[in-house]
Amino acid sequence: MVQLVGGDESHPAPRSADVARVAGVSRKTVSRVFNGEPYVSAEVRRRVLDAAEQLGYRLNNAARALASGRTRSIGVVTLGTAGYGPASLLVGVERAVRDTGYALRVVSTVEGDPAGVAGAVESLLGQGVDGIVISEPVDDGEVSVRVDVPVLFLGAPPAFAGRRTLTAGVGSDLLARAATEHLLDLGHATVHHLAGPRRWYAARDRLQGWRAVLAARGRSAPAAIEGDWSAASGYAAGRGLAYDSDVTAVFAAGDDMAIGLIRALTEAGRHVPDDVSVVGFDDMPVAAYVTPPLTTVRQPFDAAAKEGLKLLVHAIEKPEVDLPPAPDPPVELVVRASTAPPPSRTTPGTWASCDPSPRGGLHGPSISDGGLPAQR
Amino acid sequence: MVQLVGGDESHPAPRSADVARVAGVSRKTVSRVFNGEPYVSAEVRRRVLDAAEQLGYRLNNAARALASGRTRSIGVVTLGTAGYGPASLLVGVERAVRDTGYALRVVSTVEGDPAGVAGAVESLLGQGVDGIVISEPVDDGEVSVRVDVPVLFLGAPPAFAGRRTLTAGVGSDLLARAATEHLLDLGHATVHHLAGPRRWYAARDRLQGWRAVLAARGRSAPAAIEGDWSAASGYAAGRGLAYDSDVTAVFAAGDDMAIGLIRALTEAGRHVPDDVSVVGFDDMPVAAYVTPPLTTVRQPFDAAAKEGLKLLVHAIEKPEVDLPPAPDPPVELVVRASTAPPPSRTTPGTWASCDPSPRGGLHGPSISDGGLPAQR
DNA sequence: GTGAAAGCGCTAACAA
DNA sequence: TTGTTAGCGCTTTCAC
Repeated sequence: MVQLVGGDESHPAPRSADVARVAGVSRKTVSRVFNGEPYVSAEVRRRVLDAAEQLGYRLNNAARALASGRTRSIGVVTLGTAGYGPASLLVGVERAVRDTGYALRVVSTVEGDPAGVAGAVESLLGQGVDGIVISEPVDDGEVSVRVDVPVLFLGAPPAFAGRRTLTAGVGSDLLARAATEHLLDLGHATVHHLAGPRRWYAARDRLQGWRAVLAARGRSAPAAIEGDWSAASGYAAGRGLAYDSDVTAVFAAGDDMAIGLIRALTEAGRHVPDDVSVVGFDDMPVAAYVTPPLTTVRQPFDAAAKEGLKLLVHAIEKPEVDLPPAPDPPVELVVRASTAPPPSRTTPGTWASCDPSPRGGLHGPSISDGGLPAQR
Repeated sequence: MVQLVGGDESHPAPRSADVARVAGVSRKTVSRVFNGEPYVSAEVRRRVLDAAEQLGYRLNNAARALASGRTRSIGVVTLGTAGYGPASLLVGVERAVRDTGYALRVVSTVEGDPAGVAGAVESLLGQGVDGIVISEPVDDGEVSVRVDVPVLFLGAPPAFAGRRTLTAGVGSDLLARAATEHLLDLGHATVHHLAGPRRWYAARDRLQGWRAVLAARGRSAPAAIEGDWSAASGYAAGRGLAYDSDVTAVFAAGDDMAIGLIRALTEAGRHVPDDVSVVGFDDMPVAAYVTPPLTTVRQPFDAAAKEGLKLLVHAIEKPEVDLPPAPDPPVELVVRASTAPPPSRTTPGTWASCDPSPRGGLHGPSISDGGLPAQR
């Protein structure tokens, strides 16, 4: 295991002056070495590095920030929930930030937090950051914050982009279109939508993508149902949907909701996918292993975080040069076994019967559902 | 939405001297007000606050840290995966840290990272933190880091506790015992274990708890199978276990693995829970909605984070006074529908047959699995 | 290539 | 209850 050796209480931590003395150079030269500045001879550089190593020297970040005016850290405002989406984005951001050489400060907001995003941003500003990432922004109503660093909205429509305001999306709109089109292509007359909370821009985006496809194909758009991303809310929605035999296809804005939805449908005797097809959103790791394996669109969290951070760091370091917005990452629809063509009109399957014949393999599941006796 | 008003580029950010001038007091008094120190008259305090408000003053954290030697931030080393466990712990830590008034710095390690935990700790130390939280520590082999701040291990055995090293667990050992006992109480002859990677202390803890119960009851302990927390690894393990008809009960060290395991068993025609009972670990949100709803032990992430942070902050602020270790949080076993008594010896159910009779309701599921035609 | 001097904005210790 | 004086450890600017 990692041994944590307590620092020698006796001696204070070495400073750059100590290193300079040992190496026989000036403090400025030590500074040059540690900042990778040019104009230091290889010989001197080595001496400095050796001295630092020997002394166990570590640059004092506070002093550096104070003197240079740059904190070399980026702050992220995230949702204080362990939901798969926000958590994955946070992980992506962490990795991306680390690659840029910046440190990461995190503040989370809880749903219904009075201070909200504005409070979180203030807090970050107080801590000292060179840039801010707002992950999965939520509409908090009108609040205004004075900010003097660039801000990246991750998972918000590009409409947010402004002077020092950047966006990088996961392309929710496009992904939602792909999901809806998949269902329509399978032959469903229309697609119902189980949306996320309307306060979330991500939820609005998906809703809009779904609606756009329906409109483009001249299909009627049923009223969307609003969930809260949780499996429980999907379950609740499913109980309502199950008794409407017009419902043959549902696009859920999140995998958790999709799983809850499927459970409710199944309990009500509506078989997925034979009676109702369900598409999820996220492609969380369990999606391939639930019953039936879930057809879903994968969210490119890492790509979005990486692209977004590239933009942000650029805005921090070269504010004068504008960079084009990040390109939308490729759409990945993962077709598994929760979607199928609609039941034929002539045999409206309402209640389950026991029929061990395997079901038709029109769809191409990534994971076969093996020797399971099928129900219809 | 949150309006981000750009700072007036013209004027530099106000400093405490500006506030002091406007309020007609000294800089030290401003400092006093912002640090909540006593000995400031209400009248003066108000003047200072007003002046600060008017000027849009914000304390400069770097200067403060430099002058005081305290950064007022805590660093956390977390796993760079969006797994439900680590993510939940991180969220818990964030909340707990925020409640203490400290800021949070985050560094993640990826499995197989050469620098590993030691590198992450170094990085945090370089950034400047008053304390460190190591979430879900993994055995990295022998590495040693010089640390001069207290360190909290979250999710590690108390054996780690040392001079300035604290631990707060989620009581994995106890939880694992509860899971195993539940299965034994149901009448199973023994319980198989699908463990997490042996490098994880959390995995070892659970393994040990499982083994201890088996030993205490004089049952034979089958060899544990090692997974990697993923549903995929659970699935792989399940394919192996499915054809061993002695296996009637499995305790999986994580819900994801349990779900993968159940899928493999089901595909192989082994019904859960009639043929095989499965207990998971974590109680992730979807656990109640998969098929069958998963019996699992809930991990008290938030409680552990909160307790742990209390300890850590205490160690930072009052290093001289020792605090007793955090009490183990209560064990919560959530019994749903994935566990049942073992199949009776006389009718060894090996292959699925179609039998729509409902299965016995011995167990008390939180969520009934409704009108589903049962398979055995 | 290298070094000297002058702060960065705040708090600590002491004085008043 | 309030103010004064020194730094905290680094980077900057400019000189050599």
